[in-house]
Amino acid sequence: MTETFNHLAALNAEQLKAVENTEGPLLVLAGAGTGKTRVLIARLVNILVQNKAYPSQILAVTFTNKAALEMKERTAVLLGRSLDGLWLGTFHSIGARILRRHAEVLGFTPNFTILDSDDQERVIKQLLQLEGIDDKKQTAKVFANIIGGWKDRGLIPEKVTGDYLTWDKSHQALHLYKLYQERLQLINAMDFGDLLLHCLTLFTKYPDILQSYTERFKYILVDEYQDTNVAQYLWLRLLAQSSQNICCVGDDDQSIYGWRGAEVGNILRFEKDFPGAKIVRLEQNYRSTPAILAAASELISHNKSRLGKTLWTERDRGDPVFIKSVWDSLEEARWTGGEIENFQRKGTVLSEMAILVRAGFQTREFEETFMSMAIPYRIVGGLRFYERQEIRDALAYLRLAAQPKDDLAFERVINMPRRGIGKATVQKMHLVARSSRQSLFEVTKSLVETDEVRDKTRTALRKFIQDIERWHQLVFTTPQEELTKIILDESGYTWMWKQEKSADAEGRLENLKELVTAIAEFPSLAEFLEHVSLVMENTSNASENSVTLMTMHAAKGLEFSVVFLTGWEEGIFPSQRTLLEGSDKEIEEERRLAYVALTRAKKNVYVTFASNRRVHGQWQHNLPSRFIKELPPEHICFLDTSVISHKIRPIQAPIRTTDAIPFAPKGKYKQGDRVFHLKFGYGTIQQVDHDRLVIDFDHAGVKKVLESFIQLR
DNA sequence: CTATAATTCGTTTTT
DNA sequence: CGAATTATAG
Repeated sequence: MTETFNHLAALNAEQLKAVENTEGPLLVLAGAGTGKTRVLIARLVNILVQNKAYPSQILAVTFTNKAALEMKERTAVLLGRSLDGLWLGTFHSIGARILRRHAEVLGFTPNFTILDSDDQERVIKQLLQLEGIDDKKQTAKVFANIIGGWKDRGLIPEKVTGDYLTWDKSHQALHLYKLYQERLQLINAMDFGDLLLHCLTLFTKYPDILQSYTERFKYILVDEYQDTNVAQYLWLRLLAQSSQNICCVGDDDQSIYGWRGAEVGNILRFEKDFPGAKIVRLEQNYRSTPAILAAASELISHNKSRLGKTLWTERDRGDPVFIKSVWDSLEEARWTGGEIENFQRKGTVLSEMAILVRAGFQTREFEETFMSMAIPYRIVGGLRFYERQEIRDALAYLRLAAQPKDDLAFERVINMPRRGIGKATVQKMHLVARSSRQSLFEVTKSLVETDEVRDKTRTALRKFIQDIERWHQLVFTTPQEELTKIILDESGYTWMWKQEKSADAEGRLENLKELVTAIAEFPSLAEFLEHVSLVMENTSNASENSVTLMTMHAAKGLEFSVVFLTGWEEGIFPSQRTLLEGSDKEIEEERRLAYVALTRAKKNVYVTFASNRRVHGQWQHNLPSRFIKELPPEHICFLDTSVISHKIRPIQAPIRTTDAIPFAPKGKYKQGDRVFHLKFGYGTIQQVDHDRLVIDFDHAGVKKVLESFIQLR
């Protein structure tokens, strides 16, 4: 075998072991920055070039679409031949793929709808009303979480027993779970949890179906194994039971999604679950300086439940981890901003710097401060594209056109835009729908033939029904992007946003246009809908030159030259909730989060803590985080202002509009100019009208402002 | 049915 | 403090 592929080139001894041990169960413990993805891809390529399996005989699962995409692309480049037939995707997308093939067996049709958490809650809310449960404390969200938790553990309602029913509302929750599942089946829908849970049911109830998959998949690869929940673990175990060629890559120290059902236990127990398993440890780190690694290692060593690794690197020592104490969150933001400017002056680009926070609300202070300091930033996280109201509404219309029986979609848009159909009418329709076991659409259709509703409502309903029927006809005859335009237009949805003069209305219309563009790229409406419910990502803010602001969770898997870790205070990080109700287990997860955060940095880490911070509008005094005390003294350096003040710029008074910005000569602006505004940040000029400018701000949307408040960039 | 006032309640969120 | 429900008046 002299065929040379460069997939094995430049791998270290341990990485090579992980790649070449193709037979039997293998756990690759890959510390942060040890080339985990590289190994996974090399392994995949290796199996293929050695002709151990066809692409179609390999199953590779990831947690995110991003990871799946990266793997697909990099593998294709290395391999230089077709990956057709390879099953590479997220747990959920592969689950959906399997379930669509066998939907009938489980009492669904192959075109079942995939519900997101929003739809899920809506269904539960309806059930709560139906059951007459009106407990202020036990909201639909709470029940959704409980049910979701059971699903994460691979528990169908029948299996929820004993230990899970100790809590006083648990029987009520179980009852709801049953109703919920019945309801979902009735409307031919599955939630994210079901995509795995129903697979488990399918595999255990129909061994022949399972067998078809176990025979097919000779090799299984799993990324981020520390994040698998019980259902995913059971799913993998079933699929791997005959071949035993399962390779799981993960890092127990980076398990930070326990609250979402992930079980660190899965990775800790691997050897027991898969007898004869080999374990390979990747410990050479290619990302961070020794000082950062030492800090991270020492911190994580305070955790009891871990397999243990010792990260090392060949890089030079580097700076210690700097720790800065500040008076309050405002000073924290200003100081951080100042340091960012210092780094920028020394040549570090903004895109190589990040601020990682524990919770989303902490970014606000930074946003405001950075705007006034004219530091460009971008926020990662927040609303995803398909989570925006206008997108969800538009999708509901499309779902309705594809499947008029989609009750959730029906209800979502029946009064959007306003058609004069209110709660009472919808309630009435629900009542009939339940007793006659019909969909809302069908019920409404017959309802408009009676005198049950007022004339005005009846006319509105009739129009709505006719619209849906007409769109439904068009689904198979009209290109989907055409259809989308027609629907958005005829339903009055676009019109509705055009009427609205709020600041974000224009942005919403933009998003709708983007949706139409996206739809055009799919072969059919159905395929688009599948994609959107499982895959659709944030509209990627192109990696322009700006500082990144995000949660530590969102930072997993990323790296930056300089990382600012802010808000390291008891009650913030670790969070109040963890401190109050958490046991050691939860504190350990927070500590792993700290570990993840520290190991994002290549060169420098700055940890800050504020003595005072406003939480829920109330000023709160906080103590430094315990995690600061857990860092090794020899690798940290306290930036006490009295000692190194000569290095740090004094904190500036807030810049006032009038004295900070030199007034620009009138009429120097034209359309397309990049400008900066104190309050709204960066933007592009759209229109010029004497001294008034219409500017599309990167973060604040379209605003009309006076020329004199603007700076040219 | 809809627009406004009052109130509640606050982590993290790969799908 | 501020968003996001929910109660109330129009």
